[in-house]
Amino acid sequence: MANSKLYKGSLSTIILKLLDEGGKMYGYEITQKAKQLTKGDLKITEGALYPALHKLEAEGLLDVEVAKVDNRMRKYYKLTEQGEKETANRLAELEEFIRNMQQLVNPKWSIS
Amino acid sequence: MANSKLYKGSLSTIILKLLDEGGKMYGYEITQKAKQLTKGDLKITEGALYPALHKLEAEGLLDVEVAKVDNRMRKYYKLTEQGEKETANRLAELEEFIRNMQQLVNPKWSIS
DNA sequence: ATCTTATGCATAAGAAATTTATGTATATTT
DNA sequence: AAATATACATAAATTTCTTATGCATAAGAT
Repeated sequence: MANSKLYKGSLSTIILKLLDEGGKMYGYEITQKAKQLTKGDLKITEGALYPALHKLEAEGLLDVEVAKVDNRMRKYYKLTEQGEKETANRLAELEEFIRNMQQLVNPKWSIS
Repeated sequence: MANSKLYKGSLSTIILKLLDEGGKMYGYEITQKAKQLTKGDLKITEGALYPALHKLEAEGLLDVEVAKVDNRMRKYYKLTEQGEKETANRLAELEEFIRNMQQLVNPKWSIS
């Protein structure tokens, strides 16, 4: 993924959120959208992406639909009903996580 | 650590920042401070904490000083000069990470 | 024409970080 | 007296990701 290790553990949440927003996306598209949104900071590698997508599908959170565009294969993923519920949970956790990390960076304590 | 996997990869940065703020802390104290700052959300486990501290020490980012309080051992850690520099770098990365994740949660794109 | 880059999927070996389990020891609370 | 809190530590197993490799077509550069 990115040069920094901070993104570890957040990949599946990122994928879910992108699909929640984008409706229906294929793997390569997800990597490009992530790169774009983070101004090149987040480079999702294929070795991380595809196993993650397969796992989410196996967990019943994603549905897949194969298509052929310009003679090249694409696998479009979209959230299942269960996937939408899980995404809501994950986003709540993510927002809490962000609040916590911000509290850490910008603390109201000192020594105490 | 926490129930959510999001904190994965950010432990060493968290430790560095806590020491940057707290000046001198021992392991158990770090876990309590982290728990307090996140309202119980972030439970740093011992199996994660102590190896992380040893690694940071081995990397020259932390100095250790052993003390005995109430007949119990404490190992106080503090940032080395190099540790302070590294902390500044890590915090810059962390803030960029937070910005990126926020951009993800609260996107200005839709479909596009 | 040929080479490189981009698009698009996939998997496997290895590394890294963490969880879970276990161990030792003292102090405090119930 | 037993349970919880304090305080350290390590090892096995798991999870997650990186790096390496593989196949295939399209587009751009030399």
